[in-house]
Amino acid sequence: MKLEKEGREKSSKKLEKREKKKPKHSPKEEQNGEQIQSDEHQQGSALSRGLKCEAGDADVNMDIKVDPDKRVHHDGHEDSSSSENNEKLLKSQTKISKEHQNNETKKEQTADLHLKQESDSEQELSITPQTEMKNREDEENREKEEERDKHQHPEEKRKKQSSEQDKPEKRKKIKKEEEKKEKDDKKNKKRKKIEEEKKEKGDKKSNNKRKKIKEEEEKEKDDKKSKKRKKIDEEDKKEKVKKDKKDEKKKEKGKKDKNDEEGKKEKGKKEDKKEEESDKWKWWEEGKSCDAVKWSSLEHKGPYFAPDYEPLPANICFYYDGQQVKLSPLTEEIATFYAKMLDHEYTTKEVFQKNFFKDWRKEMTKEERKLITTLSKCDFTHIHKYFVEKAEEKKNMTKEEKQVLKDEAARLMEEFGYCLLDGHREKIGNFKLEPPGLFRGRGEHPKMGRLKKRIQPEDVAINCSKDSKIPEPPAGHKWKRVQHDNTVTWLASWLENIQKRPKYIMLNPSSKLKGEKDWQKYETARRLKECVKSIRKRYMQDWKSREMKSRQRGVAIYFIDKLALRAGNEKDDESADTVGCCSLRVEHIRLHKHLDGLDHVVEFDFLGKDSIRYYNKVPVEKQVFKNLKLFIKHKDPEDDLFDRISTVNLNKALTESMSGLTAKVFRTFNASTTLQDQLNKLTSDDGTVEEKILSYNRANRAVAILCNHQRAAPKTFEKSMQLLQEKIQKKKEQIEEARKELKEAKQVDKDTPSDKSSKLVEKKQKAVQRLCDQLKKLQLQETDREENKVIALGTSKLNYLDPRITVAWCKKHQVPIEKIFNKTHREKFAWAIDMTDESFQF
DNA sequence: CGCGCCACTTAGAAGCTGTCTA
DNA sequence: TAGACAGCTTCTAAGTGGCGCG
Repeated sequence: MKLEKEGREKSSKKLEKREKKKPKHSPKEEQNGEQIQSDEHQQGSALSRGLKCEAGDADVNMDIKVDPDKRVHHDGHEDSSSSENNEKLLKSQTKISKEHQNNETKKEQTADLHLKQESDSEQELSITPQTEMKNREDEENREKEEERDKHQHPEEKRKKQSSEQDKPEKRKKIKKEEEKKEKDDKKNKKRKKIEEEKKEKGDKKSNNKRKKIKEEEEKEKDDKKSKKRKKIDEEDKKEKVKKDKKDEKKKEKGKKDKNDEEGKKEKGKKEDKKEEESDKWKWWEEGKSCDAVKWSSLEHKGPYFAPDYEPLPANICFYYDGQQVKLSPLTEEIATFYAKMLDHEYTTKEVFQKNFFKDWRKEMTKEERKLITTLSKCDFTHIHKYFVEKAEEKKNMTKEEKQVLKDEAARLMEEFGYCLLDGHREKIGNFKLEPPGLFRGRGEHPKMGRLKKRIQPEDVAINCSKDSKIPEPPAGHKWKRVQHDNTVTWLASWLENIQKRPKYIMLNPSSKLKGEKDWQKYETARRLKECVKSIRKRYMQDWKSREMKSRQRGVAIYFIDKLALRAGNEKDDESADTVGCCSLRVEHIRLHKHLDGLDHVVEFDFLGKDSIRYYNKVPVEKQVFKNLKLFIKHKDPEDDLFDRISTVNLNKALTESMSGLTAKVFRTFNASTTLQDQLNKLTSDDGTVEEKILSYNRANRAVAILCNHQRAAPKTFEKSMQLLQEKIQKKKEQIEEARKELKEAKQVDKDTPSDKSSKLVEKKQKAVQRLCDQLKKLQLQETDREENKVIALGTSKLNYLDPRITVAWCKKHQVPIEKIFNKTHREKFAWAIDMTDESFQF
């Protein structure tokens, strides 16, 4: 009763916000709602690519979209290949749900206890079951731990070692002590900061903190620095020598014959690789550096500015109302942005047109503004045609011309693409500033079509070390500011004019700075693996809490854990209406007591990040179902489902359960766990490399489905699929033929046995075998491609799957790593490739 | 506590390129 | 030998989450 009342008295602030949102959003929300609903009726509520999906795509989507626990098909229709696949998925993923269920019984027992203790503070409650669990798990985990320790991040190791030396009973105390210490440290730091800030009023606040840290660091590192400088000099020399060597090699290569080249290319590549490897900085072999200080020296050339606008040739004109109009350069430039996009769907959207026209008019001269008042009277087609022709020309360039462009790009890369960080040459991720253009938001973005202005040096802040060569701004210009903040990783930043968000120039994922962080991320996920049981137990207890907030949090964490939903931060109205877990609204779920033979099914339907539609039907525990019913009681469709919680307090609760734990860790954890489980399950030792790769892709796909990573079906999908099928048919016919020939040869051999005839039989047999192998390969390719139609494997591979799982798998099953990781992957995951042996388990 | 700012990660689309095939 | 296409790279939007402040 009390809960219901609470439910009705929804926290006013969130509601107020929504109320404010309502008028602005209502037309759009209605639109979305309508579309989704009609989709459902017509297509059996297919998972479509947001609202972009065409009706024809729906079937396939339906088959692929499966609930990670017990994936339900929306209309019972499935094709054989994917159903088989889904079964496999299902099996693997029931593991998670089994754990949930196991806990369910335990939960019942502990729930009573929980309620009895309700008068106690929430904190204490949370600690008791947790430590209990820990005790039980300790024994089991210890062995695993030892094994895993080999692979651990030094930082993590350190943390662990300190906590592990103690007996479980003492943990609580020590934990508290640690917390105290941490708090004290923080307090002290804060005090110092405040004092310093008072001293140096003129300076910016954050800079003080950073300066302080830097100064301390610098003192410590004085010795190191001088060494480093020497090192840098040495390395520079080395680099030069190596570059020269490489150039020579390239020249040599060029001289040789084609055939010769083919053979030597491989060798050359290998040599290059070796060289690069020895070149590369194995930062992971060094100890972990300080968390707050990201570098001690940083030098770079600054960003590369977009080339100036080249006015259109005199014969290419813009027409207004049938009249030829010569535009001023800026107006013309903006017109070309629109003209270039003319055959894109964007330009048909009203919002896009409106935003574009408004911003365009702002930049026009007075006369232009007076003349050009209606977009529909503007004729960009001549300009459009010009660019199409230009693109065609570019395509038809000779090899030499193309080479010139390539060389130029390489030169740019060489000049601007690298920085010197702590004496090591590191690749920059995005050294080119974003050129001006029209903003292309994702989904129904209210700002689509707005003008993204050209970035001027005066907009750009530079970050580098004090004693480094400070990058030169373009002639006649100044930087917005130059700072020397070594607590951040960016080299340059500017404020983008549409959303007013900062943008940065940062390092490439292959760099130490990014790599170390990545490694740490996976270590955190592995730590979660250790305590996920107790966390699950805890949130299950929360489902029965007397406090609405705890119940909501319990259910939310359950969704995040089970469905790998994103946290769902609050968003402003000035972006597309997308949600994550905490921002789910009542309208995004539907409750079915029974559905397709299952009990307590929750139907999710919402737009997530990048306006990608999440559609899923999930059977949930009875208690969750009851809670959801409670949460939606007396609420409007556009009210928040979880009105009592936010990502901030959800994450706070998670961090209390495990240091460093936030909602997003669950995605990494669940993704990597799924991959590991699936690989263990799907890989057979006696398969061919191709079959193993298919298994890997299947495992990868299971993860992509879990994380809802989608892509638009390739435009030429149907066609290329048909082609492949024809090929398979042909191969089958060839096999038939070869078999006939084999039979004949056998007959001949039988009738008139001879050396020659028996050899012929052997030969024919081999031919049949070869063709069969080829057929198998093609068929594997077919399945793989079909299953990948709307699923994007790349995102999970790059961001969620601990690369060490893959490396270990490759080593164990003798699959060359190049078959799974392309060059970019190998560069990004160099640390994992180098350090992992085949015994690694996530 | 809630807000705004900031820094960093994650994401799909677009663009590009090298390879295969007719 | 062009042209189709798949896979890779580049681009930049859109998330997450920490921190400081009032």
